Amino acid sequence: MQIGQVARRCGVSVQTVRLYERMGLIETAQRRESGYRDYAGTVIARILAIKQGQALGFSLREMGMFLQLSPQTTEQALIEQFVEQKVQQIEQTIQQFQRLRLALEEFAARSADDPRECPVIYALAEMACVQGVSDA
Amino acid sequence: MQIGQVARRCGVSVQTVRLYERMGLIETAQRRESGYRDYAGTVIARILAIKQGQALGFSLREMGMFLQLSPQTTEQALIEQFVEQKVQQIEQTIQQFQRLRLALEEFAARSADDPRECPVIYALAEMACVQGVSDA
DNA sequence: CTTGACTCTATAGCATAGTATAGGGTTTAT
DNA sequence: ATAAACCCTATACTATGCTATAGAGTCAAG
Repeated sequence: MQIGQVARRCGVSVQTVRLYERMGLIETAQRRESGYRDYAGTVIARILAIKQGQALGFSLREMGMFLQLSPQTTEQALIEQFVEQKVQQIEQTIQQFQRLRLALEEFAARSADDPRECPVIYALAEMACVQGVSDA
Repeated sequence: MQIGQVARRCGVSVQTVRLYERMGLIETAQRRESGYRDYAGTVIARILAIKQGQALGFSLREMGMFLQLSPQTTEQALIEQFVEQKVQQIEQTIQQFQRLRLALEEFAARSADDPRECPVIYALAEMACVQGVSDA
């Protein structure tokens, strides 16, 4: 498969595919005599996996590290632990968002004659200040 | 307050404070005759709010936009809508993480003699491919 | 056998969010 | 009055993940 076809099927640019290859995130493509890259179909799933991983907040570097692991290694548990940690991080984030939403609703209830700043900033400041500022 | 004190109290570098000022994210500080910046205490909450916002995935540009809004504007609803959207995004993300965790557990159950790649990649590929690849 | 669509390498540039450095002036304490 | 700790500007550099461009070669259809 030519690089353009791979790119189209993955919804990325050809430069991105070349970049991923240079970074060792996907296999080094076979070459024709012309020098054209010739990819196996399996590369598609790989790139989509990378994109999916990115969407979940993994960096390309992290994806690269995952790729170097095999199911045989003892790192299996380590990976799960890592993902578990990410899950918890994101669960915490969603809690904070819910707090933010709450603060916004509270703010909305009294905003008519309140000269304070933008509710988002105000809410975030409150959230931060709860644990934030101490040393005077 | 001098810039160094502000920085220490917010847990950021003085360069960061200057950067935020240049970007219009915080007030333009008063200056002494010496040229030293002299901040009002309110800047602390502002910076902490920005940091909190970043932790929730807002960019500095977005924080800047929030700062330009006031509670009097009709944009109030718009902001809440925006935050609501972010909440939904993140709820979706957490669902995907849960899928990932599930896939990893499934994988763990049969990994002993399975020659497939790293479970994370494998799981992500499956997640992506479900809706992904179509055109042959 | 030429045209258009594709490919190649190499290099440079963009946005984001900073960090680092150079070369200078200021404040405070001793 | 001098050293330490602070501040100033300006510029350049970092990392991440791309995108754009130049200048060249390749491939398939008509």
